[in-house]
Amino acid sequence: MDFEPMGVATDLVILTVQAGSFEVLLIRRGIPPHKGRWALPGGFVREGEGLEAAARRELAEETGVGSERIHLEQVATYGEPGRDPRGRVVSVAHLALVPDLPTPVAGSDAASASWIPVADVLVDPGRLAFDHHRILTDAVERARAKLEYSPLATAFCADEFTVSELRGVYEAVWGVPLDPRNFHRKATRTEGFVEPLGATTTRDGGRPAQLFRRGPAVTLHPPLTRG
Amino acid sequence: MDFEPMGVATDLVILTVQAGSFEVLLIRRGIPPHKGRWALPGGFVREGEGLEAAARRELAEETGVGSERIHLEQVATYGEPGRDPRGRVVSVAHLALVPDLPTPVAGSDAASASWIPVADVLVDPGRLAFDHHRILTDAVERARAKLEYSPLATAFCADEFTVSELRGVYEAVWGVPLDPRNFHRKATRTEGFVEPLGATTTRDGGRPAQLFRRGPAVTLHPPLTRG
DNA sequence: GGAATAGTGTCTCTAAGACATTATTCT
DNA sequence: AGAATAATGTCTTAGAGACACTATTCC
Repeated sequence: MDFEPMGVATDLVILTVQAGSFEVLLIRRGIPPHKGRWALPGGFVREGEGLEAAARRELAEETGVGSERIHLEQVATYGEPGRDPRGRVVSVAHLALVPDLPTPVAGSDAASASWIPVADVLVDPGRLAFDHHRILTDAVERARAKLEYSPLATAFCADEFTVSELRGVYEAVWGVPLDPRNFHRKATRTEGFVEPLGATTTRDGGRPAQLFRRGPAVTLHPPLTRG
Repeated sequence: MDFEPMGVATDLVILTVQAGSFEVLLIRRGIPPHKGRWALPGGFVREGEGLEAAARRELAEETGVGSERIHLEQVATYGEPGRDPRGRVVSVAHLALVPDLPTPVAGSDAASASWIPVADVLVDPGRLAFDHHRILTDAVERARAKLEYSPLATAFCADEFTVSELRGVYEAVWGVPLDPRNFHRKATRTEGFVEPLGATTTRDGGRPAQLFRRGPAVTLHPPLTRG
């Protein structure tokens, strides 16, 4: 066997929705290269460690949350020669969707982490180190597309949520307002999307809202549509 | 920098539709490991070579066709420790969609290549070497899904094609019969999917059929639906 | 004419989108 | 009472699916 040895890393696009804002977790790099610039959290895959395992390890380190219940999926792999000045490094990008975390972000090693509005980062291609702007762009598009035909929006919600909280996720991620009446019909009548719990809450003010949890569906039939 | 060096390879899922049959290009391995078993074509990424460039190189080697006009996209990356007995190898899987090739498959180095019906391979998880059955499953599902919302089915057709040839692609890939009348309406009335050329052909027998070429659309609105 | 394939038209029903109205809480 | 939010209902229209019919070739 005759191959060129390369470094294999994972980078994480960790997304959340907080108070109606669609945000991504970025770190300010504490070491070269690109020291002091914003970047996606990530790191090298270790010996004997699988790709998803590496991503989950990084995710737990960054969010301080046991990542078992967090949605994590692979997005794509970036491996242009020259993308990392340290040498030939191939990075497997992952997308993580987390609910509004009760815990603030734990300070990770030699770097400070912050939630930044996705829209602010997307409009400024020079803001992120490496090819991370491209990775973020691809991951965000994946997330936006998946909200249409999968029940993935619930991954941004707590275990129990109301229809308007769910709608708020769609509005934040897609950046468009949705009709509350039509959305309610879609969400509650699409087979397996959400399941009523019987209980209600008034945490959003006004008339008490029914609480739901995510249903068993893997895909939504028919899908929701973006503006 | 402190990383575990790994081999980075690409594996190719090359799909075509020939005479109504949905087929994948497999090679019989001429060297260990898994010598003599069926596998996806692939190889290591070279120094200074990008991931897509490596995939295009392999594609050209296997199909004997200049791959510029062939649809190629990344599917996912597979990197479980132990997936390759030779050592730690991470493989970036790609999906290629090729028209019914005039050229038969050129014999590649120390291995014989054949077009095999996808359905035959999918039902037999033990048929392929390494984790290639999993890779094939994922790639085929990607292809099937993309036919719904993208004009990708045209990648299986020649430059000029008829509506029934296009329908044949859908039927072969999805494995379901489609109503010719409804399909014709959908294909010709979906903005940017296909463009009429004015010419006709009788190569399929019966009344002459209009010839089309692929249109400029990137996504189909509204999408086609599987059974 | 008969077989084969291409293409158009019609009907029904589902569901999206626009929008009105009623219900239940809090201040 | 008034504000705020939740939930249900109605109307119109686009489009999918089922299916009948006409058109143009080859034999």
